[in-house]
Amino acid sequence: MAKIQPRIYKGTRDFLPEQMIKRNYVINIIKRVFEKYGFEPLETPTIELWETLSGKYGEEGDRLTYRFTDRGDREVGLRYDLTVPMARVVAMYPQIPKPFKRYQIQPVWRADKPQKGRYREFYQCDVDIIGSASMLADAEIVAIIYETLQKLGFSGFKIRINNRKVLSGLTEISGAGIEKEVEICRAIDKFDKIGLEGVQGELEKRGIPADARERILNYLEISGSNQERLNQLEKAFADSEIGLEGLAELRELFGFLKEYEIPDEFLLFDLYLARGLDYYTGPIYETVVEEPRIGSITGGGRYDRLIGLFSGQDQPATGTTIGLERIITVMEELNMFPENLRTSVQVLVTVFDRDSLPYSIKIARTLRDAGINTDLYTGKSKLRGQFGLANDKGIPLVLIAGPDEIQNRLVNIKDMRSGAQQQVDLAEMVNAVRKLLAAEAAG
RNA sequence: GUGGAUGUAGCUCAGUUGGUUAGAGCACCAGGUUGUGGACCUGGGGGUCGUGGGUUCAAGUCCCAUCAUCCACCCCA
Repeated sequence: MAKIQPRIYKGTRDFLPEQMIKRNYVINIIKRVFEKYGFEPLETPTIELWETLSGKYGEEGDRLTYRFTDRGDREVGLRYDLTVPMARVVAMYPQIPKPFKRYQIQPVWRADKPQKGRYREFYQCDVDIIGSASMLADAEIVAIIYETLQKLGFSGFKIRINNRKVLSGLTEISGAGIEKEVEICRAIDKFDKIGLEGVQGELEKRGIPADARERILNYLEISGSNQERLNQLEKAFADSEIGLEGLAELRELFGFLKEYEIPDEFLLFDLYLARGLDYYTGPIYETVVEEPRIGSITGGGRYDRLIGLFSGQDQPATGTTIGLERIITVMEELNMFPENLRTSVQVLVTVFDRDSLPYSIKIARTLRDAGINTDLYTGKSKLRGQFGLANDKGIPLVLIAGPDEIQNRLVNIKDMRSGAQQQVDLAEMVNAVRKLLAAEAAG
């Protein structure tokens, strides 16, 4: 048989056990927070009909969506995010009680060129509230972002918050024409990278007239605390109904966030935040970490008209994506994972020889019945090799039972970290192992 | 999709103006240690120098093409 070169499709990855353990660690923390806030799980198919996906993400999004025809010539695609499939679900099952709080952790696919922290297949963790127009729903989302990142051990991050209506207001009073809003947003969004002068240049390139440019830049330059900037914009937006509406929403949102007692230093009203997706209609949010510079680790906002595309009837909705891949990248770079996260195996039961095998099986069964993650050695190496395996995998405890122990109903427990070894009665084994594991976890 | 850089052992890399048989560290395997890992010592396996073509007496080294990877832009998690 001809050997096939083992290769992997660009932008995709295998997750070996050591990585999976880290990923599960992160996912479990995220899930716990989501459920603590009253969100319930949802999953949707990998493949959707093309009509479900197309036109929801803007022109660029369409281009980056994997698309093909099945054997019956039906146009289908791989999901590009979790929000649109969820909107389809909500429209299909109107009986779901509202407000509907769902979370969803699944891979999505983008036909993008891979880069650092950017893949063609990657996981997203979404939380959304459907059926509430209240800013309280948005506050819940921001609060969940804050708590999730805290629980994961992040300390240096900022949740940037803006409102699409404020950007509409900005466009309106600039006099550039409301149809230029997307162009203006794109230009503004680049501020972080290119600075105010760069934004000026971008606006010019995108055909925004000089007087409109000047007005936009004027407002962008407004400085001060979150409150002060909201106040100043309120005056400037006197002639823009939509702009004022957006500011009022932000005021209410920040008011709620005060009740959640999220420290001010984590929240930033940021006029420069625009976000690319077309479907946002109200508050929008995004989280950035100070280092390493990797782009945003969460992103979301309110999208009150998306569900209407499927049901014919608009349904207020808001939510965020927590970017699992980037979070893991950052946590790895900042060494934020606990030390003893290399394996889920807690004990390796060695096998001395063929005659001692029944005794080893008995030991393993006893430990497993006690709920301890136990590997029983099934290979052909001598003790030396078995210890090597435990060492390579980072298994904390190794149990040894040879002829001497068997005769006296004893077992040897070796703590691989300290190198210390103790001999205990078989009846005491589970307790002794638990004790050592607890000490391990604490240390 | 556009622009730039880089490809030598499983990994990180060295390799002189082109000149014998391409090296190191780590990792791996075996032994020292027939009841015990990590440290140490000894030995060992492993490379069509990304691939294809060209120049040359001679190419890891120079040229062309191609593929792959990385970086930036675009967009985004």
